[in-house]
Amino acid sequence: MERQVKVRFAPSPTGALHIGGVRTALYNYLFARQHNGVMLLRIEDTDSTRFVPGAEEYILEALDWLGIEIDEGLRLNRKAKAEGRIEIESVGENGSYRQSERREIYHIYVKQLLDSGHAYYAFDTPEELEAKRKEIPNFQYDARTRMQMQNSLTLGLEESLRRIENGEKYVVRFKVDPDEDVHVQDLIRGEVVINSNILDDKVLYKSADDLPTYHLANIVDDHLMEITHVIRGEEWLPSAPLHVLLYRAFGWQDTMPRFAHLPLLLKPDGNGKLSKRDGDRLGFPVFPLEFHNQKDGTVSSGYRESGYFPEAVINFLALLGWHNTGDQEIYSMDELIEQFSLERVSKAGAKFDYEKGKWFNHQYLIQKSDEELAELFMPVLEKHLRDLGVSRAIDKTTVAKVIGLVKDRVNFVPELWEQCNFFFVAPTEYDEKSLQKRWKEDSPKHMTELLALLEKQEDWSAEALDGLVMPWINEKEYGVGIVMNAFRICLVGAARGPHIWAITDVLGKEETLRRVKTALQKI
RNA sequence: GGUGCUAUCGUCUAGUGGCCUAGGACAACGGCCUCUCACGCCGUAAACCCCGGUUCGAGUCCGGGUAGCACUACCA
Repeated sequence: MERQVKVRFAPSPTGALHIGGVRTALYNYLFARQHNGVMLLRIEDTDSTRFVPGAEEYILEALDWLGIEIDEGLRLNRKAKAEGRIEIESVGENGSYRQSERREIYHIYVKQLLDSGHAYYAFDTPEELEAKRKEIPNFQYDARTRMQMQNSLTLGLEESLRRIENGEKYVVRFKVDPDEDVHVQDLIRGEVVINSNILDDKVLYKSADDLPTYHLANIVDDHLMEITHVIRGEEWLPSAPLHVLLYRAFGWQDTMPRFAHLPLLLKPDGNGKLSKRDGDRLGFPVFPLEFHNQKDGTVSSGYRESGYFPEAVINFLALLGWHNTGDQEIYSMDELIEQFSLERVSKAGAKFDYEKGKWFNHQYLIQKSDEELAELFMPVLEKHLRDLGVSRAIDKTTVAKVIGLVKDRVNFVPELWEQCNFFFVAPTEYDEKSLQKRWKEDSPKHMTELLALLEKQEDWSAEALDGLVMPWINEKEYGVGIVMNAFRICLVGAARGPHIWAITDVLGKEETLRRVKTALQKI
């Protein structure tokens, strides 16, 4: 029987959600939606020492911002969200979706493995193992070495249980049989074969914190939660054979999920996996949202705070490792859901190209209406004006109009300020380079004459002004470029900006004349 | 060191034996447009890791090198 597709995203709450993790979540989501399946979110907090407060909320909020919806497990409560609160809810029939709250379940399965002889107790302390690794190069806890260690295989079950009774700390290790080729079928890479000799007897459970390790918890939960496809990063490929062995030891091979190991996101320069540090070093975010780490006090920048649109981040990330046939680059979430396929995920790692990310954002920005952008830009604009001590009510229609004139020059909403500040604030100084190049000896004379001409002008429309000024320039033979550029410097403070009549239109007669007068005095 | 994965312009990639004198996009550079700066448009430069084999024919299939990456924890 064909089971309903069910995938999971299972992050650890050890800090902000890395952009690579976001892509993993995205691919899982696209796959689930395409197959009318279920997207589950589970928190893998089996390492109590690495827990970071707030990380769970962060992960859920980030996915919510990006439009990656969760069907089962942990997610943001919509009603609370609408009211501006962050509240986590748990949806589904599989008990808790936090592994730290599933201890009793893991106990049952650890015992099952112990009873069936697939696992054993081990008492070697971390220090002893550390010493062993120093002493013997390439030491590995496996079939070759386990009979020389402190465990229930060498000590006997009775003695082992006695030690446990006495409160001695122990772990449970998986007993890997040697000399066997383990086959893993990967949806992206095909068949991968690894000999069990290179696998070690992985720790499945640690009594110190009464928690399983990733490997055990992961397999048990995926089985219990009826996961059909495990889509995760390539760093898990080497341990996939171990997972196959675990499914087999439990007798679950018939419902074992299909695996797909995603290529890694690499550093933009040099080599290696993209890391948190690269963001700081190269000056771009590696996290979706800004994160204030309560544990170490660090603050990491986020895509949202940098002015990115969630759909741009999604589009950018989707194409980092996946590409359809053909040349299409702009994809909506719906298009991605329709066209995504694991078969077309590339096998090689992708270097993270931040410049291209900016371009994606630009594409989405110019697609948005001026009104929509004005809505987003208003707070930015108001803050800048406040900082400059300007307390003037700004008309949103004007803002939208101005944005329409300059939006194709920017990648991000906050950048609009540099492109349009002169519409709202008169220049207080004049760009030296522009002055050198465009402010000629005759410019004061030209501006004085232009001022007189404009003062008499009633109709302030672009057409009227053009019809007035151009013939005058031509008649006097001043040269269009010379007059217009000087005029522009008066209004803008530099040789840049949209068409001059678009500027005078927004400024209005009074402000235009005032700026020319000011320039005449100051330059 | 061991094991595994991977390999097309600087980067993301298209390419599934003849459509490839290898296509698109970002970035770079040049030109056009123009009152400026941008946008836009047009163009330039830029790649099949190496060596063998299979084949009439290989970027595409096979083998071997090489390089890069990942893993090698009582982390995930």
